[in-house]
Amino acid sequence: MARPRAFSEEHVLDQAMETFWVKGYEATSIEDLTEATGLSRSSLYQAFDNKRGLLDAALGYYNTERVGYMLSGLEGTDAGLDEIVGFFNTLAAVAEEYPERFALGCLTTNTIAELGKTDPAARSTGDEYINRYRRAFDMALRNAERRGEVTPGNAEARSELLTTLVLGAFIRARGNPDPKGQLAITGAVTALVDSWKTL
Amino acid sequence: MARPRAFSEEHVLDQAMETFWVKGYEATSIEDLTEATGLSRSSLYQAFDNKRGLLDAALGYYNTERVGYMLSGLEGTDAGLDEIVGFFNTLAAVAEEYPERFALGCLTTNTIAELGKTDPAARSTGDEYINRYRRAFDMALRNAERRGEVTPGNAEARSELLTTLVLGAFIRARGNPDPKGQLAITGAVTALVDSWKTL
DNA sequence: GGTGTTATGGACCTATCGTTCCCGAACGCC
DNA sequence: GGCGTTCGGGAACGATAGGTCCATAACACC
Repeated sequence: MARPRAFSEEHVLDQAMETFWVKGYEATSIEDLTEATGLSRSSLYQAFDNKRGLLDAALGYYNTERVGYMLSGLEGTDAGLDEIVGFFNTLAAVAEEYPERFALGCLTTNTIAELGKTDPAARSTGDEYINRYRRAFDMALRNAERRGEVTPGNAEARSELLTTLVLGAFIRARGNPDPKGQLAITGAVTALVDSWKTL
Repeated sequence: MARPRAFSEEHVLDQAMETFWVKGYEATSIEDLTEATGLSRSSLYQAFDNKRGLLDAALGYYNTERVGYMLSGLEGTDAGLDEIVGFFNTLAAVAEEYPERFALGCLTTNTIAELGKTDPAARSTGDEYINRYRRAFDMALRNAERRGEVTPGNAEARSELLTTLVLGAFIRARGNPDPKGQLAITGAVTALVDSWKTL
């Protein structure tokens, strides 16, 4: 029994996400956000408390929409080596076909770098993000072990390595998509995963 | 024939570097910098033009002093597999012994993440930094090839992979040094480099 | 249609931002 | 010791930052 919101929360989160993604947190002003979302300051503050709250919401949206999409294959319960290689192939394909988007890097990775040292909550979000990759790679590697596709016993170290590679790739992409570089990384990962295979 | 500077430029750069390293560029105010360096605003502006100029100088100092130190082994003209593994061992050792320092990550990596998309000059600095790793790894791998320690022909892809790992490790360290994680990465790299060795 | 509740727009607040300026102090040089 | 030049401290600048407030509008419910 009240006046309903005139805006789509999804649209607002999408635009706020995009703004933070391009400029970073500190460099983004409230005015940037009102312009991007079309909302007034009061609506923004009513809905998200403050700038930091909007970042949190945007990060949540990013993790659900964007990361969920990128990881849809790798996070399948039956994922294996193909899905691992497939993920890096997707990365290379994005670098090739959407360089402008790829040049944004990863919003969560950027946020870890910018706020990870001074903002514990941001760091926690980052940890969850990193664990998500670690878990997905680990699960896929254990599936591959179980199926005898891979020499067993190294899943943990290998998933650490793959996770670290993903983060590094996002840093390399930031502001300089360099499709050839990403292709080289993907090639190296493919060779790496091949070297894990049982003969 | 003029009044000489009363401050040590090295000291100023060291303190400015530290401040940018902890807080990031945008979150660092001029007051933070005057407090950290002990200089007044006017001295700071006279010496470095503006905040951005001071960042550039601090990045240069960082690359000379810090990165130079970390890479002193790997950049030796005769470096090989040992120096590659040694570099990652050093990383793990720092994580273990100086977690607070390791938790800062890497100033240049942080700057790429924060400014890489919006500040072309910062991105160039980042590119040079990344190329420095790539070149060092590549040189070491080619030395190893030449000595027959390693199966030849993959130096480029392998140095891309190692470089990307370093950047990823710095992101993982930021705000959360996690020595065990860094040890796992180092272990995985050791196994990886072993797998490159000729039988 | 009145009532209670929330949404919205925009003016407004204070604090702080990066930067400039001025003036006295401190030195090298003749 | 006076001159030329740079340094350095601090006040001051306009701009903009994040955030608040209030009056009005728009709905749901009875």
